[in-house]
Amino acid sequence: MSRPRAATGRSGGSGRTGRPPVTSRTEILEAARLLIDRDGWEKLSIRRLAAELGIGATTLYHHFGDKEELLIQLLNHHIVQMERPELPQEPRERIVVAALAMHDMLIGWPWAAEAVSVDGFVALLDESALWFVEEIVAGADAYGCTPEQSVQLFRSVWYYTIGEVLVRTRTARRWEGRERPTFRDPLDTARIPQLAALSGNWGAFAAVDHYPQGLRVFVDALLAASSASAS
Amino acid sequence: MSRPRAATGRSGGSGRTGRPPVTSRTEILEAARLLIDRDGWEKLSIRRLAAELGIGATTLYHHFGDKEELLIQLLNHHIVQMERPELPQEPRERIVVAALAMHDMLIGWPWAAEAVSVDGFVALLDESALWFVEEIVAGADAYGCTPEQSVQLFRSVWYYTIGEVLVRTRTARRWEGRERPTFRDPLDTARIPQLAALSGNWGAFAAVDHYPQGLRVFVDALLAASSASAS
DNA sequence: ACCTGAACACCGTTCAAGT
DNA sequence: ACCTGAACACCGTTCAAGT
Repeated sequence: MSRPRAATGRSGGSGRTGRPPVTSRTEILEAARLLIDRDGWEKLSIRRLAAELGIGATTLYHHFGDKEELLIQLLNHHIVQMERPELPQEPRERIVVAALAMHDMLIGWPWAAEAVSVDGFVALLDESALWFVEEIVAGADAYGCTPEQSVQLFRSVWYYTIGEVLVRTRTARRWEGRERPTFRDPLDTARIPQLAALSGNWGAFAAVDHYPQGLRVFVDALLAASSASAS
Repeated sequence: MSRPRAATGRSGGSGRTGRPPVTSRTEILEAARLLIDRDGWEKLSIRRLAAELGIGATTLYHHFGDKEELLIQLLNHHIVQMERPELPQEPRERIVVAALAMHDMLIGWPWAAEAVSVDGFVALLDESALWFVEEIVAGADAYGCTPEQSVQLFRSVWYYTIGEVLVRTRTARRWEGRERPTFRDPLDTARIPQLAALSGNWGAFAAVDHYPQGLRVFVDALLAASSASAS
């Protein structure tokens, strides 16, 4: 894999640099994306990425403090290119649609879910990447929530969403190939009667994508709880 | 799929084995727990655990197929020793209390959260470790949910819970030492007005443990949605 | 100034051998 | 039968050099 380093970036049309320019931040992020799309995101490592670019692994540390920072930059870089959905005016629907968009993005970019499943991630993202947070908070505000209620609404929706995404992507990664296990049977009908009765159907129920329904129920209820406490 | 063979176990008080017994499954799990409590769970590795026990790393593969299986066994081993909370009769409260217990357990055992954040984890746990799943489903059933509604209720609560736990423990791990970042200021009041207005308070709001409130709101609403669709 | 190889300190897992 | 060291195929990160 001794790729020669990619020559000039897409420099406008003006003068050439005398010697091959250093690998740019953009080139690195594009290469990372390529690597992820080709080999899967769990294959993205500093060393592999460097090899892909034909540079030394250590050189990457001139552009990013550590791997986590690379992931954050990658997310910022690609989130702005994402198509923003048309958002309805009605506050409740606005929140739901923004959350669904956020969810879809995370399902498509499991690496982003890992980078961002940490409190305070909002402080790490570029402003242009924060539009879905903004929209959800704005929806809550428009509905009549206090600032604190709006933040707590966002956090609740966020935990539900990131939990669903992390479980889903890990489920897919584990049991690649192997079939998903069902219950160890027979279950003890005396100790866990409900689960014993359900055991045959659990798998089928769990295969249903119930995220959107749960989201709507949750958002509705969080908004209702806010206005209840206001009165 | 070489099932781990059962080792000697703790021989009662009867005859000694001639030579030191092989390391038993129980000894391994206790040592793992010790290691986690002493050095933190991210320090638990097959190699370290083997070193702790004074045996070769490869020997552990006689007891566990892989590291994930070790984590599952560890969870099964310790969850049965957990004190089960007194659960109220009333279905709604029963669900909430069981979920809170589940949440507290996961907060205390972050390694368990990692092992269990995968669909189908219920199939991996011992029956005695499934009591909180059973109780939540039983509560939903007692309330009048259909089997499918009960499973979806559990899943929704589960995603919310595991999301909160994973974010919380990762937040703690990252920013050990360093202080948690606040927003990069000043935020653009034109593009993200809500966040700009909130930026000073976000950190304080996010520091509040809002999980129990969110949980109650969610459970209430999920139950209400079930009975609404039944009529 | 910019980039590097070599090294450090680890991983999980496999497998041909030893006792 | 049970256990092992050595090896494989990797990691992220640091740092004293090189050009």
